[in-house]
Amino acid sequence: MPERGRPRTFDRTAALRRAMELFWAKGYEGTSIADLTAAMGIGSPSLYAAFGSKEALFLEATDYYTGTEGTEIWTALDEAPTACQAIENFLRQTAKAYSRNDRPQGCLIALGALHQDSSSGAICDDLRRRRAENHTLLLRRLERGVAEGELPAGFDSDAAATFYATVQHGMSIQARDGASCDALMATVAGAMAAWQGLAGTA
Amino acid sequence: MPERGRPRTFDRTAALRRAMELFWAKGYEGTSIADLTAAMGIGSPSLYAAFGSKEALFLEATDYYTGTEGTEIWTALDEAPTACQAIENFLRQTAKAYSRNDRPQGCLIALGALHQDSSSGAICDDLRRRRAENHTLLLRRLERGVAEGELPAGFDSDAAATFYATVQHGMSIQARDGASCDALMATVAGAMAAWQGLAGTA
DNA sequence: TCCTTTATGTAACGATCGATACATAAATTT
DNA sequence: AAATTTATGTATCGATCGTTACATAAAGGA
Repeated sequence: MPERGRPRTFDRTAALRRAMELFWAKGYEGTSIADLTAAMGIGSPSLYAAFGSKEALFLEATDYYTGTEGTEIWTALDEAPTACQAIENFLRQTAKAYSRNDRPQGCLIALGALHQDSSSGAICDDLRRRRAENHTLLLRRLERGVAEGELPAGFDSDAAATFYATVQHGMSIQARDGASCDALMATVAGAMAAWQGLAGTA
Repeated sequence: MPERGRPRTFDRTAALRRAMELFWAKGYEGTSIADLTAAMGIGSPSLYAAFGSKEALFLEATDYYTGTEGTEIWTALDEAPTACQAIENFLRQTAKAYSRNDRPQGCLIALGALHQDSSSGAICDDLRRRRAENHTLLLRRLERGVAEGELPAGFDSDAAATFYATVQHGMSIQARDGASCDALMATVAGAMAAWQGLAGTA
């Protein structure tokens, strides 16, 4: 049974991608409905009929971001044979993705809505939850390194995951300041220089 | 010759401090004139007479921030006897300052206006310039370490300064996510674990 | 005392904010 | 063909945005 009623005249996914790019570049509160409708090529009633509200559109856009832009960064975590290589690949992919100049620099999850009081609370909480999930992914990979004997038993996986997640967050701001991929790689090198010390094998 | 005309009935510096706290908590675009006048306890004409515009008020507020909240973080750089201790004290002071719960978490310079397209361009450029100045302070201290023989001649001071500045930026986001001082100290420990590797003395 | 100067309080400016009412268009169902 | 359902375009809603006109108040200078 196909859809009833008049079919929509625009590509919903393409419009969502445009919305994602706008939120990514300008943040949640910096993006207006007028900005969105102009970029998506639709009228505001179509936007509200298809996505519900600005808040719902943002949440769906971050989901789309996670499923498209975010994948290449995080798949490296599970594929690399060692935790050390996993973290390094993770940071290198981050450097490459954050510095691409055919799309906004930095990360939508990190930069989209940082001010709880002014942005919608639900938006801010959702991004916070996603950042916490990313921390958990790093933590799981490090714990796997401990379980496999790569890292010593006393290794503080939580502290290390926090450290590397924080470095990645900082890279978003660095990228927003115009840092090249090479400049971001300098930060990656610094972060990986910490590995020996953290692993306690020096 | 004292001031001519009717004297103002509010403390200009106290009002500026209130404005700084608001911008710090909510960001530039998230803070409205109505928010400001309510917190500063004055009417909008008084605000404009005393500070010129929202943009000028923000610039003055960031200056005030740099001269008050920022000092304790950066004075550690020149006072510590070694570059290594200077960086560590710098990060420890950052951890303590960013996690205080009697004021907004994180750094106004890092979080105040990250979206060039939506925020006023001048605001964004000013914060970027201040972040670049901070990078320069780190760079100078590291170069001093090279000049004094603490660090090897081939030490890449610029890359290391970028790394530590990036870590500090990440700590702003981490602090905004509610990280305690101890949690931030875990990041500091990670960043300092990189020192041996960066200095090439391992 | 009058004049000039600066600050305050009220009230409102045009522009934009997110969101929607309404009539019309285009599809399926009966 | 008539009825139902969904989407689009126009036009606009009340609220808020940053900013300012205007009249009044409070100070020093003449």
